[in-house]
Amino acid sequence: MLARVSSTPTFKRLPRAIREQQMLDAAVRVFSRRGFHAASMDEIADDAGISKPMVYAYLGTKEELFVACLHRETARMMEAIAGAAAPDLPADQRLWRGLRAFFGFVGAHRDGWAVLYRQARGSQPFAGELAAMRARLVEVVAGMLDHALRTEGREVAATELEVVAYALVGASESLGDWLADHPDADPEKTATRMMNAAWLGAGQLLHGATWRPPTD
Amino acid sequence: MLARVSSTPTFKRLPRAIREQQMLDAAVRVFSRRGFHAASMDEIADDAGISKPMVYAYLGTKEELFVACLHRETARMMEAIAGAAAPDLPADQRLWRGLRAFFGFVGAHRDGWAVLYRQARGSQPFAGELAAMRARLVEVVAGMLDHALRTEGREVAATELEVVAYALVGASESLGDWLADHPDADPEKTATRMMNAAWLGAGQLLHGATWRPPTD
DNA sequence: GCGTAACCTTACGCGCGAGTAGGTATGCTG
DNA sequence: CAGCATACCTACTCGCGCGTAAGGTTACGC
Repeated sequence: MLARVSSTPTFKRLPRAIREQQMLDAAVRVFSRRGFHAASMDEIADDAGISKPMVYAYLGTKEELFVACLHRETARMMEAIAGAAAPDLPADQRLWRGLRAFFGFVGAHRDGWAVLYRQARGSQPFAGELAAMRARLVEVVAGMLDHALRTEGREVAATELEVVAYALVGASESLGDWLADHPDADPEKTATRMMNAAWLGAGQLLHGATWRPPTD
Repeated sequence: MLARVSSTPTFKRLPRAIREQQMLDAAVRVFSRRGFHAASMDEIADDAGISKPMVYAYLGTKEELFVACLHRETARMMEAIAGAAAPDLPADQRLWRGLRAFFGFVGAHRDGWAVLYRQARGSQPFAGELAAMRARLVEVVAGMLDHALRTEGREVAATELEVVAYALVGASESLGDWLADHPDADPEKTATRMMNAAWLGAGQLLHGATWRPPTD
């Protein structure tokens, strides 16, 4: 029989939509700092300021909850990037804005990123989700490169393009990961650095320069 | 009172050193296909063809076992790379050989790589180990770049170098990860592609070319 | 003001898997 | 061939954490 005279407004009954978001927020926090398996539903519920059965009622089992987190964070990130890199801009502008949006997102949602990038990787059930997102990104980047090439009259095999795109995306992810661990680092600056390496490297490649392995 | 008339030679009593290696082999396999938490000590013991208490006796608790795997695989990989990229070679040679060794290692030890790269990332206790390895790699690469620069009379801030090195390592890791999932892909070819992107991009940077963000 | 639906709780069942107790067989040393 | 160490086993304990059953309370329509 607790005296519920607490003044915190977070105590009232809240509609489902809001509670779900709170739960997802809490889940992302807990998953990111504990990892999927080490995270307990009790802790998530506690962190969300609600009891466990509510979590089950609204968002289902632990796996389903994690997938829900993945989806939300993925959607947010893709939206941020897609919104920044408008298709009608010139290639370098698109790349630059995309990178800036990406690093901005990671800087602002460090734990969301940790869930996406670090946790989802290991376990089969979720790796697919992540891979799908990455595939979309790679596709976009490859398309961007391809477009840039065609307007200059050059053409490169699709596989080749894809690998370059993959390397770019991978490098960005790694740098994003680094950013997530360095709270004092500046997302904008990181984006600039990445852009430098990417654009210059890609530019060379696109203009037909190659490095040949020695015949040792 | 089983009739142990089996003819399999894997049934004899074996010295500790050998059993430990078998256990580590099994552990790497199981960890890589299940993930750390989903892997059970029973399955590892079973896969190693021995009973659980032996695993505990020789390699300790589950965490200790995982760390042992990490150490072995890390050591093998660093050894492969260091052995290939002799310090007295010219910079592009070192980079090329290092990359080739790296992708060769990943191609040949796909599940070892999966343990290192995918599992260790998420959970705090192990992330440190991984980070340490990556830090060594980054340091080496940064040193390589720095050396290349100095012999050409140029000089770049350490932070700047480190970020470039980090991007290179990250891109390689991502491509390695891609390689691990594509058994039909050729490590050598992947290494060549990575080298192209890396060397051309780095080359540009090192010669002072930069891309400047527009003032939008 | 009363039913009914949405919100929310406490308190449990129960399986799975880490880690251990205690004992057996085999080889090596004197 | 005693004695001791090393290799090896079966069979348990026990806690943790997912998921649920069963019930209480606030709001809202009528």
